Amino acid sequence: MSKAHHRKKHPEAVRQQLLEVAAKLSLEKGPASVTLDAVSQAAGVSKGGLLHHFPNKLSLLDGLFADLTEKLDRAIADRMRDDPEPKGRFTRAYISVFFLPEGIADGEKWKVLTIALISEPHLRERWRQWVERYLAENVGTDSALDAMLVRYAVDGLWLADLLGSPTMDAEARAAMLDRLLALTRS
Amino acid sequence: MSKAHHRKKHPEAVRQQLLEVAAKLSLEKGPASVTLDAVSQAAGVSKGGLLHHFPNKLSLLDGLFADLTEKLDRAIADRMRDDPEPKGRFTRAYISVFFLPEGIADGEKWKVLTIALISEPHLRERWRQWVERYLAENVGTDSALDAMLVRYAVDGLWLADLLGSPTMDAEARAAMLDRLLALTRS
DNA sequence: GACAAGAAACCGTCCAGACGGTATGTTTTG
DNA sequence: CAAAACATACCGTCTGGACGGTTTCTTGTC
Repeated sequence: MSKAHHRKKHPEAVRQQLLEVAAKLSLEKGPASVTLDAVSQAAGVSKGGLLHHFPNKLSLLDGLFADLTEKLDRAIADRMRDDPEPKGRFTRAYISVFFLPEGIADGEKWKVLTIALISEPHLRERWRQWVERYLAENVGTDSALDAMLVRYAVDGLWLADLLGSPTMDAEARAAMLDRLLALTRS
Repeated sequence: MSKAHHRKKHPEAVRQQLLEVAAKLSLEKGPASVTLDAVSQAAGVSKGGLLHHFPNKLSLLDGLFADLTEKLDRAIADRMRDDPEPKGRFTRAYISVFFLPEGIADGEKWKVLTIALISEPHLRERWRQWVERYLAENVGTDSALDAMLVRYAVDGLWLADLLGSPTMDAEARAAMLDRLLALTRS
């Protein structure tokens, strides 16, 4: 009988740990490596323990999705609150969160969302709804053609970074940032 | 004993069929559903037959990657040949191939490339090299800030389409196309 | 504050099916 | 007939998940 059985119980911490491990695994070794065995072991919990928090694998992925989008919502809301100019406000927050390396704590983890999103057809619908909500909330201030273009470009940058495509140097990134921000006001 | 064993042999056709089925499966049911059993069965070939053409699973994915990028190369080369203006030529070909629905035959299949790319860490390196080569070949004509921005935006559009995010209507798409093309000349 | 008692948080084992791959046959083609 | 193009049978491993047990936490009662 292992010691783990007798340790102090911190259900919330364990749950969080499981999600973080799942994210890390997916990012580093591909989504196929996210197995119940691998996740539970890397999190220092038995498989039974994992299945206690998430009754099946899908609910683990759902939990990951919910966890990430929740933090994402907060990060975007923070940026929008500090932006006095209405026009393009959401788009600038979008840039700030996704393009800047320090835009969000542990940016690496967000890549996982994309990976999981693309791999799991089931999660695509959730993502669609998430995007739709933001678009609807900010129609008027952020529905200009150039605003859309900027957000798509940020997505593209994001994807390039995710795939490890040759990235820009710091100077080019700074210039790109200026250009993107300028386009949100045009 | 099945009929398939006795049919006329068209190795090249079977090979192509296997690749197409693998692509279709990955797109429709996620990359996890691309198994040797599923692919061979859907292609009307036994697993042994599949393994004759592709000695292991990785080589099947490699074959898919090679097949897709090859067609991609041709499509881009075609577009570039018909474009008289040097500046931004590659970027316009890029737009034409990836943004226009009729840009490439069976555009659906290209989504698979992205999915496989993201799912299989092994293929990311190949993709990196592919991108790097094109960037190096077209440095000078397509390395302007706005050209990069346009290509990233196209990638973003591509990703949105892949994820099934709410898409633009025909009118907005046309306006977006004009804007993108204009930016390649600025 | 003691204490029973149920709920919550785990653990370890087992299993059926799926998966990638091998080994060996059979048929067709050149 | 040799080699290519298939098919069939089978194996070891991994995976998701079910299950029953054990320990800790919480809550109500006195």
